[in-house]
Amino acid sequence: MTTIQDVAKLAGVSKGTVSSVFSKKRPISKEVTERVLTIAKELGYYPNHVARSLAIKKTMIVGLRMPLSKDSSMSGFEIQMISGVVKECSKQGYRVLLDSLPELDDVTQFSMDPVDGVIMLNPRKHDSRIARYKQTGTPLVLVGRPDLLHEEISYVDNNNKELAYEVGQYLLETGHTSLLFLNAASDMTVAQDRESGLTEAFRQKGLSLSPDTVMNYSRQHHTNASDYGYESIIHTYGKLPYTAVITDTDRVALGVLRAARELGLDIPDKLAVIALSNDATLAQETTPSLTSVELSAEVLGAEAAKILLEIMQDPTKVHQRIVDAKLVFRESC
Amino acid sequence: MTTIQDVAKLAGVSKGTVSSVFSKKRPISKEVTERVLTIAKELGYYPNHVARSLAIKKTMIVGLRMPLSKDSSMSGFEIQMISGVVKECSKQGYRVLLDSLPELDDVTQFSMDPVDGVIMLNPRKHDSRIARYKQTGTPLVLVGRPDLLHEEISYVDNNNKELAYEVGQYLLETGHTSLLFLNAASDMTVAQDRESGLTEAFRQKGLSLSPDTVMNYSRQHHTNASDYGYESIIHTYGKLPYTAVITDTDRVALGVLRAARELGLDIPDKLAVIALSNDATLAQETTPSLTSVELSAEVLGAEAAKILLEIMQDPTKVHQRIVDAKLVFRESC
DNA sequence: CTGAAAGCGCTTACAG
DNA sequence: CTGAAAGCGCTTACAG
Repeated sequence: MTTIQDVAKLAGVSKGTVSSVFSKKRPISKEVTERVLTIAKELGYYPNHVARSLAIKKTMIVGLRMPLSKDSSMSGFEIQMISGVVKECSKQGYRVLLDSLPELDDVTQFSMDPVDGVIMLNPRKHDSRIARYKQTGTPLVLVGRPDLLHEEISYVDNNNKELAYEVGQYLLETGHTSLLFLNAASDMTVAQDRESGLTEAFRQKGLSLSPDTVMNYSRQHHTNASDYGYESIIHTYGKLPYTAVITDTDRVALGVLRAARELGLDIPDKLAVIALSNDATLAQETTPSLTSVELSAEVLGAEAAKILLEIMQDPTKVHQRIVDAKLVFRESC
Repeated sequence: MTTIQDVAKLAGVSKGTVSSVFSKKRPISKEVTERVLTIAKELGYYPNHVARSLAIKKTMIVGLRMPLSKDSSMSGFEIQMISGVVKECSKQGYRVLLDSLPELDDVTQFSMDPVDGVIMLNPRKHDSRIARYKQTGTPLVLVGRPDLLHEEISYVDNNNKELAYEVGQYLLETGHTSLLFLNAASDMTVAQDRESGLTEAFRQKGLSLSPDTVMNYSRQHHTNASDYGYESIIHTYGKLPYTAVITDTDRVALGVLRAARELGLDIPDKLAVIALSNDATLAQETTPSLTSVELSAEVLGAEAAKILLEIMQDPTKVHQRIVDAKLVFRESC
């Protein structure tokens, strides 16, 4: 590998001069600049990023830590999140280091990563790494509802509760006093947030959300998201008096549409359908197109990145931002 | 930031000793080890990855370069690819640096990235970076058909031509001598590969693939993938005598299914449908479920990572591997 | 406009 | 088992 030293020697100048030619941090005469550049090209010299980082104590890299279960791939949400982070970072000249290495509790293994800041996905409660980042002064932004103990930590999250509330309110006002809610798996915080938002909407109308109209996705019972939607309708339609169904994702709604078609139910006349997220960005591609919440995991990621980059400028700042996902009305309701 | 020096001083040992305690590269007495670890913990010391990388000339990071168009997000394919790369790398203790910074033709800006090797997505022809990587001796693996000039470069790709050939052969043998091919955009190499594979299948049966039965996706003419499928059927059914349709992706097939439903065409009896890729992993969630090629972008990514990690061990190696995607038969044909 | 030298925080022969 | 010192390839005051 050719180094700055090699170039300096051949060009008959000092390392500092070569450095300046590349960094442009101090003016170098045109003549010398050209000579250095020519030699550099001849030698195939490119500045060493690592050495530079050590010297200036900056890497221009943002770390993105995410749990990667060994078998499962990334979810649509995670993926869009990443996309948002990457876009925003590259816009500001930063790169993204994907870090899904298994967590090592062995302190010996934890190193100060080559990053200027970190975005953490789905932090577990009492995650030991959060404390470590604080300790080392590494700027940190969480995506998702943070541990309650860390009030002083920056994070972004969706307004899940409010969204469910809004959807509930809309349906109630348009006369759908009885509905079916195909929620996410019960152990997800987002499922809880949504149920409580929906419950609130009912309460405000002097009604109550019947527990047997709220289902939860379960890996054991459903082969895939679409089937979850399909089966749920097939098994309950006629038995429960709902006129609208709220689904966890667009995929679930795909199954609901299928069941409706099979049962000859016109959508939205006989059955209104609203998806609480649009993971696979199918909402526009179904027939009829789907009213859905555009969760914009991507916006969430971009927002997290923006906040992180701000914090990196001024580490005393703490930003806690709720990203308003928006309900987009389409043909299904 | 506390450094190895701080720890050494307080523990009353040399930097080398502290280093050894953490790296375990040479034996340190139990007593000293404990003392150092205690001090390190007290001080919140974690080894600096950048400094370490400079010293050992390794970063344990793999670079993943991909073109990121400014507005568009990552495609399903890219995403699955990334997922595959990340999984394989983390399995072997490597991290992944996502690099979607705009390409700078300015040599001044190109730096030796903090990576031990690079995976490059969708390399353009005559990509100047390929030459640079060669020049600097950075191990490189391409995903996608490489520039013909670089025969000595490692890469992975799908057997796109063969897949199309297989699909064509299957349809011809089951009596579908006339079909509609909703191919990808014409400027993509994959579109060319597929068309040539399909053409070959026809030729072998003594038939020829009529040009007007091959369509290409176009951003200008189609609002989205599903519509591309829908419109194409609506506009051509009855005019062209096809009994089967081959689509670029599962999304396109979604539109085809919709059109078929509208036209009252039974699938697969009146119309067989096969998707050449399953980007959004919808194939199982449609009705009827979709016969599709499981492109396994994820396998492609994992394979690329494996090869890269091998090459990094022995830079003289060159691996060129074709990942066989497989045709999965479901209800739509 | 340019050079000499110290420094960034580690690792690693070499010596003991 | 441990230390002193050189080295990894840059950057950056300081001096001129």
